[in-house]
Amino acid sequence: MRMENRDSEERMSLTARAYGEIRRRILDNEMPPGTMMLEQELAAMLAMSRTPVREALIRLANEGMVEVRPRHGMRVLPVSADDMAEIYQILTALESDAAAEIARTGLGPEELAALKGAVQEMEDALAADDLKAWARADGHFHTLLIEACRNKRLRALVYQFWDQTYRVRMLTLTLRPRPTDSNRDHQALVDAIERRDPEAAARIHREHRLRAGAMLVSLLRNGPTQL
Amino acid sequence: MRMENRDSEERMSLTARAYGEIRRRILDNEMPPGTMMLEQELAAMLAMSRTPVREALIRLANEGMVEVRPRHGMRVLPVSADDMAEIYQILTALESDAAAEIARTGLGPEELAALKGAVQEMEDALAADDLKAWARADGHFHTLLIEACRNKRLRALVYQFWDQTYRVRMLTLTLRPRPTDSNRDHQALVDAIERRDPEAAARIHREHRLRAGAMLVSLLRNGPTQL
DNA sequence: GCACTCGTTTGTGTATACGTAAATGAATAC
DNA sequence: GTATTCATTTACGTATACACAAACGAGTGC
Repeated sequence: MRMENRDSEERMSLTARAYGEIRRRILDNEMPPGTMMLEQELAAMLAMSRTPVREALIRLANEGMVEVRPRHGMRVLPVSADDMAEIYQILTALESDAAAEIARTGLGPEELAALKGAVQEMEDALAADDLKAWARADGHFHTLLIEACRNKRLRALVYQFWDQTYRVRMLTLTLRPRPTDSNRDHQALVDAIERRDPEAAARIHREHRLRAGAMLVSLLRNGPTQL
Repeated sequence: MRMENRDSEERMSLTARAYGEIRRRILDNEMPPGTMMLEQELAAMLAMSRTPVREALIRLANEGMVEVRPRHGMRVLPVSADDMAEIYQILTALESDAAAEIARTGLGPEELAALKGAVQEMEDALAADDLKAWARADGHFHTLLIEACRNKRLRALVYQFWDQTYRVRMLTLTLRPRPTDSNRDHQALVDAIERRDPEAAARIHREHRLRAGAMLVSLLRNGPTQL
C-alpha cells in the first residue's frame, strides 16, 4: 500500500527530492511565509548535502515560491494582496484563453461527463457544507479543464501560478462567502463548452477568475496578516 | 568606453555570468538549436568549474531554452512549428491582456510620444527597406508597451517567451512578406490606447499576435529546417 | 548613552573529489 | 555479418573543502 510512492521517491535524485519536499512544506504551511532557513539547515533537515538543496532552491526561486538572499538563506515568500492581483491577472488571461480553445476544439463525451461529475461534486459538497470537499472538487474541475488544453507550456504556467495561490485559498476558505455563484459559473462554462461557444467560454471563465481574484485580494487587504 | 559593462560583469557571480553568456550564445545562434555540450565543455569554455555552469543550466532549462539530458549534457532546444504555436498562444493571451490594462489605465504624454516615435521608426525602416532596423524598432515598440504594464510577473513571462521566439524571428525576417500591415496594427493600437479603449486595444493586439504567430508557424512548417 | 573600529564568526560561492551508472566498444559466439 | 557479453570509459550526481566577504559584537573614544 502506497509502496509505489515510496519507491518512486527513493529512485528520484536528491535534487528532485529536495525540490518536492521543500515545496510540499511550503504549500502545507509547515514553513509559513516569511520563514527563513539557511542552506545548511535545509540540508540537515533533508539529510543530504548542500548541493542538491541549492539546486532545488534555484528552481523554487525561479518559480516564485522563495527568495534567496545572499547571506540570509532562503525566505518563503509571502503573498501580498498586490502579488495576488498580479497572479490572478495572469491566470485569468491564460485560463480564459484555454477555455476558448477547448470550446473551439470540443471535448469528447467522457471528458464532458467528467467535468459534469466535478460540478456535481461541488454541488454536493456545498449542500453538505463541507468547504474542504468543495475546494477539492473545485480544484478537480479546473484540473480536468486545463488538462484538456493542448498547450503544455500553458498548462505548466497555470499549475505554477495555482501553486502560489494555494495557501491563500486554503486559509481564506472559511472567510469567504459561500461559493454558490462559483458553482453557477462552472455549470455555465460546461454548457458553453458543450455547445462549442468559444467566446462565451472565455468570457465566463474570465469573469469567474476576475471575481475570485478580486475576492481574495480584498480578503488579503482587509485581513490582519499577509500570507 | 563600455567600462561600466565590464565592471558590472566582473562583479557578477560566476553563475550569473554563465547564465548570461550561454543564453547570449544561444540567442545569437552561436550555439544553434540541437547543439549538445557537456557540462565540462561549457565549464572549460567559460573558464570556470562545473558548479556555476550546472546552476545556470537549471535556470535555462526552467525557462525552456535548453534541455538537460542525464548523460548527454545540455542540448539547445529547437523551436518546432508546434512549439512556436504554443508560445504565440501564450504571448497573445498575456500581451493582449496587458494592452487592455494599459488602455484602461492610460498612458502619460511622454510614454505615448515614445510609442509614436517607435511607430515612426518602423515606418522609416520599412521605407528604407531596412529589415534589421525594422525588427529593432518593432522590438522597441513592444518593449515600451510591455514596460507600461504594472504587472511585473506578466512582464517577466513575456520577456521569457520573447527570448524563445527571437532566433526564429531573426532567421525568418527575410522570408516573410513586407510587414506593412504590422505597422498599421501598431498605429491602430496606439490610437486605441490614446482614446482609452481597452476592448479595442486587446482585440488589435490579439489579432496582431495571432497573425504574426500564424505566419511564423507556416514558415516553420514549410521551411526546410527546424529552428 | 552613542558612534565607530576592528576582530571574529559564519554562510555562501566556487572548486574539487569521488562513487556510480550509463554509454561505448571490443571480443566472442553463431 | 549480426547479436551478445563484458570490460572500460566517462559524465554526472553528490559530498566535501576552502577562501572570502558580510554580519555581528566587543571594545574604544567621546
